[in-house]
Amino acid sequence: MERDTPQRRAIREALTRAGRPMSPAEVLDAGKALATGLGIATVYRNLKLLTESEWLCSVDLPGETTRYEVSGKPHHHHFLCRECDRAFEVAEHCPGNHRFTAPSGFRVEAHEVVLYGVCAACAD
Amino acid sequence: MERDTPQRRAIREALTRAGRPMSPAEVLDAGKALATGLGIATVYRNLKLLTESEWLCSVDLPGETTRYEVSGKPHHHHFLCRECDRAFEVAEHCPGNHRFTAPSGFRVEAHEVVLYGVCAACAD
DNA sequence: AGGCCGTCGATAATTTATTATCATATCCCA
DNA sequence: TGGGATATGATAATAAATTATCGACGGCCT
Repeated sequence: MERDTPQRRAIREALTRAGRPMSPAEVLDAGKALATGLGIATVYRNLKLLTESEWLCSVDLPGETTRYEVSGKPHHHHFLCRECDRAFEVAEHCPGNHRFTAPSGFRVEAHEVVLYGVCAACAD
Repeated sequence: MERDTPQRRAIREALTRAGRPMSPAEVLDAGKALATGLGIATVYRNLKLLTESEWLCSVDLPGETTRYEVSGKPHHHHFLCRECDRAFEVAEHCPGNHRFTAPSGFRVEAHEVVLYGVCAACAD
């Protein structure tokens, strides 16, 4: 049975407040402000639990460590800032799978779009 | 100075023949048929050299190890088969960076599109 | 309030990808 | 063709992310 602990609350709060996909290290940093003494093992444990219970979902970006974001958002993609290395959600107008053509005989079932650039905070 | 060795030839030949991005392990497998005794260290060494000399370029896909493909191809994206885990090139009609909208203040400088599904060989 | 058992933090261990080491082999110019 | 610099293969070492371990703590049911 799952208990309600300050650490678990802090991790969920950090992810909710950020509103963007966070790496375990980012969750640790943000979570420490909400639960002093928070450890990285606890972060990993809870990210795993929260993902298994589908409260979180994992976000893989090319060449980056896995991030986690709160589940239930509508279809969207991600933006990675090359300055601060933070990921953001972009609710872009998406043409859908059928608009992406692949060679004949290939069946396209999903797609990912990743945008790269400079985020608002880093752009001066 | 760079020498011409059977191993290096085999690695280039394997990548050229495949015509798709290959992982170091894939290059090793394919290269062994062209140069018996080929070792993984040699594969890594040459992938690095060939990338530095821009004969190859690296391809990162979410959650996957880095692949390498022959340089010089026109703008394109990639398809990853969830059955055989092989990556393919897709010369898709691409709307360009300006068509991907990001939040105000964000500057989009590049993008990646990754398609997922089942390749022709795996689709029966 | 008592106590069970889930949870915590520190850290060791593991996993996977990649690079370094080193003795041996070989390419290529003189 | 001689020889030295470069390349190779086996394997050890490294790097980075994640998971396991373990003694102590503390939520929560009774």
